[in-house]
Amino acid sequence: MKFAFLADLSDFLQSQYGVSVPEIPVELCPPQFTGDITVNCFPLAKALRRNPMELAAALCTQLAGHRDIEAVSAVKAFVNITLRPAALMRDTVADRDALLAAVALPAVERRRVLIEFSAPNTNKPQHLGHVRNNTVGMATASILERAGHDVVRVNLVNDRGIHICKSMLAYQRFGAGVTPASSGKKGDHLVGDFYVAYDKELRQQLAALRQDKPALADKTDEELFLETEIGLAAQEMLRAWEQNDPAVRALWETMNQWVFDGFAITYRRMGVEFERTYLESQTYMLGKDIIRDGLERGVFKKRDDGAVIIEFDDPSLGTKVVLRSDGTSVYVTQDIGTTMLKQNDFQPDQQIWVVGDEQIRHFKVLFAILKALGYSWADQLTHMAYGMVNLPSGKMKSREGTVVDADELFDEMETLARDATVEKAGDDLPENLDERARVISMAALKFMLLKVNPKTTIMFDPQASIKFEGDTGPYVLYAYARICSMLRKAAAASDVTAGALDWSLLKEPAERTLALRCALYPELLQKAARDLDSSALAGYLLDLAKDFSGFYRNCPVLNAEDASLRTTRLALSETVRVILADGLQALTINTLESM
RNA sequence: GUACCCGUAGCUCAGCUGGAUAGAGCGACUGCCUCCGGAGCAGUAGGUCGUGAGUUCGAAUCUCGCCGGGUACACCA
Repeated sequence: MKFAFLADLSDFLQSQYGVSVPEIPVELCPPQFTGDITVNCFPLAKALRRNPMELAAALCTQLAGHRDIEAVSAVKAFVNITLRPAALMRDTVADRDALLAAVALPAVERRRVLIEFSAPNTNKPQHLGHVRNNTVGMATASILERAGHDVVRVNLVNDRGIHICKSMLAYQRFGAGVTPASSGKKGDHLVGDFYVAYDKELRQQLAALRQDKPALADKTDEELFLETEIGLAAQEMLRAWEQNDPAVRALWETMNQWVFDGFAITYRRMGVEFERTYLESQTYMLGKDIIRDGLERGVFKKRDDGAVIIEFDDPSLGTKVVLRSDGTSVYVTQDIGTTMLKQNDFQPDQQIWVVGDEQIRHFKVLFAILKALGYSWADQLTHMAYGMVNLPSGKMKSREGTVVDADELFDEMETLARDATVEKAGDDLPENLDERARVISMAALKFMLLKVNPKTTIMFDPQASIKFEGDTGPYVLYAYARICSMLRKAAAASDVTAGALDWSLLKEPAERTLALRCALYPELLQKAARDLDSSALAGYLLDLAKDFSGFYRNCPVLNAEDASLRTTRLALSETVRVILADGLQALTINTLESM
């Protein structure tokens, strides 16, 4: 927040103590104290090497006569300031365009950021975990964009490998030629069914195997995989795929397309879009040449068994194989290759991966390798690690059928939102009922996921989480819709003469709080962008909506006692509306003018 | 075994570059629609911030130990 009196205060400190403090930080004054804003003198005193209490007293005396200040008091080391109404409003909300313009970072701080997220597999539909990834990825990208960065959204689809072959094999055996069209099933769900069918068959074969050969009974499923007929068949199919077997490739193309068609629908419902979608089938062979080059330069070394390795100085990273003894790639080799590819395609200043926190170590290793290879951009690589989504019953496990399917979840929430809308609407149902249900349900779901810190493990209780009251997306949407309703009525009431805008009329505590909250928006959005933390923005929007509700309750707008007050309160409301819209958009949440 | 993350109200979570009497929402209990939209507002009850030390004028916040929960430590992806 930039208040005019702060410049004078800064001059005072300069002349009095000979120390320049370019930015004096101010905070909102806690409600239990009298004042609008507070200067905390503890950090200030440390910088000036003064006694905090004495400094507070000195500032208090200095500010007492300031033209913008109505009252000032020092409590311990805190200077609580009550501003004159006109000054408070002038420095916060009076210039709406300036306030919104302050959201974007200065040009020198803007960067090109490439963000990769979603990364689904083409063997099953997306579940709640993907929904969190997609939501966090989109919101982070959008927040960065709002802060002025040039953002590139990228997806890397895992469309090859043994798990893909499993659903293909099951389809060959049990599919009987079914298609999404013939079954009326969404393509990704249809393919997912065959992945489940494969697993079921594998389990039966594993059980039979253990029965027949008691000597193998103690071995793990993984160890016995190639002992089963269907395990061997899947491996054989992967080999055929790698050798470009026409029949296998054709089936792969067909089934992948079904999945992509299904994903497109899921993504559209969520508003997820990418500038570029990379396919692992086209990138998995990348990275080897970089390893060879690094080997020649001595970054890597060849072990006795022929594997290429890197030995880190950092003992916690130890040694990592980057090329197998048979010369084939490992996971990190591919990631080295795709990182280079993205770097070459877009020349970003920073790359961000939105990937689950169980891969923290993998990315630590990846970044350390790229740094060892000497790339200048290697220390601008960021793993945005987010936590898992657990259910009250425990972890989501696809095998045990405890996953929350994305599409089903959207449907369920949409139904609940429609029911709630119908219930509140009473007799006259809105024409755009479906759209309202879509927007409200998606707002509820996204907001729930975005309001908690991305790195924490979420407990998702389907019963409790699908609420539209309290600290929720719909609560924020409701505040927005109320403002729209007021503005509509104001515009329609042509017989009411518009009063002159006069900010000095806004003296109520609720008005002051609301204006101050609005003024915090730019620094909050920038903080969310800097920390890659959507929850800071979500929390702010809730606070703003709450402050608006308090204002709405205490301060009549359309029914204000005079025309000037009405006009000015409407202007304040409009500012709140614009910030809510801006912030929700930064979270990729749509708004409704009525709900 | 080693490393990282987490432990705050009955539940779900904020607060964490140290700063005033630790905050929301849900749930429970009270009030508030002849007045701009009750998906709302106002209020009550509920916490020795896992635990024990340390650093400090000051610790939920920083450091260390311990307890409890999670994750990762492949020539799997």
